[in-house]
Amino acid sequence: MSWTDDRVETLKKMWGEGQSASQIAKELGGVTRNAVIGKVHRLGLSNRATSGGSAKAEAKPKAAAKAAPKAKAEPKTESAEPKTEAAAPPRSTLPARKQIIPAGQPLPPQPSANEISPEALAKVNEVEKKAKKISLMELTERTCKWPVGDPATEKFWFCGLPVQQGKPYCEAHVGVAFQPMSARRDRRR
DNA sequence: CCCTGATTCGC
DNA sequence: GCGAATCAGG
Repeated sequence: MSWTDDRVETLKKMWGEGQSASQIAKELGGVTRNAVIGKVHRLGLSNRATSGGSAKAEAKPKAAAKAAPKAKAEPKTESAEPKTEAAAPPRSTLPARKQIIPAGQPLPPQPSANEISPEALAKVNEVEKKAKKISLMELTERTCKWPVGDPATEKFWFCGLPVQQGKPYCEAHVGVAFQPMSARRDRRR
């Protein structure tokens, strides 16, 4: 893949929007985030809204001089994002009697938990199929802490999929936990 | 461990 | 110019 004018445009646009290099790379396809970052620098675009991960304008006096003699290739297998449409409201209800989620992360005031976008629910439903189904003890900072099932039962587990960085849940569950302000249409009451 | 961008340097 | 390897940090 080469940096066609078109691709560069997308790059500029996304970078400007604060998208991460990896996201941009994924979008463009055929390139790694390193490629994106490298291009960004060459283009002169550099710092921007330092969002998300990090941004160090720090100058590293010492860094390399070891251009790897390793002939290691990265199998960048492009994976499309399957948009699965399913429907079946999962009842991941956590009894109020006990607080099981180890709160280590901010649990924002969950709005109306009753009005969740069908899409989000569908996504969750889908995700729960491939969930790791881990136990409480297996929870780590990087595992989705979304509870599934009844804690009083043995059919209870935590999603366990990789969390969305900075969030307590995986992407799908973040979707239902943190409803976008935009999706809050009232349901006529 | 996941992620982020920054830098170097062989190609 | 390109980008993998590597670094540095959250």
